[in-house]
Amino acid sequence: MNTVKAPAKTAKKTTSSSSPPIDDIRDAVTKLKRERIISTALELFNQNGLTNTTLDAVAEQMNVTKPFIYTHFKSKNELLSEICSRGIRASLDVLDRVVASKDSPTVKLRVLAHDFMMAVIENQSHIAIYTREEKHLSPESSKAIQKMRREFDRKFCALLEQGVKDGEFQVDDVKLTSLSIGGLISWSYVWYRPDGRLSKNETADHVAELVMAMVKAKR
Amino acid sequence: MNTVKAPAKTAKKTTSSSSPPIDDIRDAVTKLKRERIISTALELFNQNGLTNTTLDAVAEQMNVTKPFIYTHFKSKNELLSEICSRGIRASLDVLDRVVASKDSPTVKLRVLAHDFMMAVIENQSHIAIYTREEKHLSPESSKAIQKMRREFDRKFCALLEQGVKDGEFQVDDVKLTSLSIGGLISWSYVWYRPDGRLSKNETADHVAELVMAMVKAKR
DNA sequence: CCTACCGATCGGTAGG
DNA sequence: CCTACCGATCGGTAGG
Repeated sequence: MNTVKAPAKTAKKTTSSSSPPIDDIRDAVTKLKRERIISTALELFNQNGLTNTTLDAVAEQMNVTKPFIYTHFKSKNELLSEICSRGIRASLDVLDRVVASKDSPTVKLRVLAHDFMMAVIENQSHIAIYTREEKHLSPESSKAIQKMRREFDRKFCALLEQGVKDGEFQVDDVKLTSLSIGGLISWSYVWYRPDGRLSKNETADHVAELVMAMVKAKR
Repeated sequence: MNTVKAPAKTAKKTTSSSSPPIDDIRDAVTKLKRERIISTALELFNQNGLTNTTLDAVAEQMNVTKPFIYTHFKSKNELLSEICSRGIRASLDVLDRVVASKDSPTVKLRVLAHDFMMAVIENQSHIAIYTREEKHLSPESSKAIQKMRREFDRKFCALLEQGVKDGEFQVDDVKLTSLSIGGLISWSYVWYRPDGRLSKNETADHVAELVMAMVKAKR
């Protein structure tokens, strides 16, 4: 009955610039499966810790078996790596967007503090897992993520420097202040509760206000 | 040759209020051994992570064998528990000392921020291990430590409340501010380097200054 | 996409 | 305080 025969499994790369619909579907399905695995692992790693979570448990939660996971990830480690890098990537994306804007340092910092806080809240599990399981990452993943973190720090420091230069901020030690602000926000993965007293936005607003006070921003 | 015979091993508890010197020595030796085990485990757990550290490795580092450790701790878990609670205990002790003083809220907060920061630096490995390995604690240890943390939060909030009430601080949301300050300082275990640019004291002074700005303390 | 399995690791203990 | 060992767990794979 099938008039459209699926291409051989090895023919993954299409040579034409526009893929036929059948490949779109296949890719979408593959991606969907990958995402399901990631979100299930995210939940269990966060709840019970990496080493207390077996891949059998992840599979069971999805009503599949372990080898299914191995068709999409080559190791437990690769799964961990994907989860961790997404958390850091989200924060770095926020910073890049802010830095690219044409606003004053004061506005940039307020937006950054707010949106970075939102990113941590949205990626609470990713950040928790990365913080706890960094020692379990492969050296390569660990280094790649460290690199993103250093990039974050560098760009963040530059933003503070600019604010000081423009006379908008008053800061004793830019490096220490940037680490402190970063820590204040990062640590929120520990205490923020989605069902808590304050909404995400209210929390982010308050936090942004605290950050502005830390750099003694002009009103 | 020995005229003083050591008492039987089961006679650990002395009935008189003053122990004979022989027991002092025995206790001191036992304690010394325990401390050596703890500090070795602290170093290795911190360096490689809990599950990447075997008790055989801890023993090897001390030039003993694994059963030696089991004469002083009944499980790997108890060792972890001891390490984690010490880290939190140190912070709570600082807070209790500050709260007991007769100073104004402003002075109390400055001293607290400084000394809490010092405590985190001095117990950097303990805090790192606790943060990473909390899921590996037994439910009882975990609860006992959580209790200390809640006590810390409660007392810290009370201090901020007092400062607001006395008109020394200006704070939008006491709870969120206390969590933010706590996080800023706790997170420093991630970035502080003992051989870095700033000494412990300089770092603690700067951090205290940032904290005072967060509550808009009067000069 | 599953059944069935291997093989290494390691916390903990027996017995001395 | 050691030698020697058990026994459970679990990441990963063969083969279909």
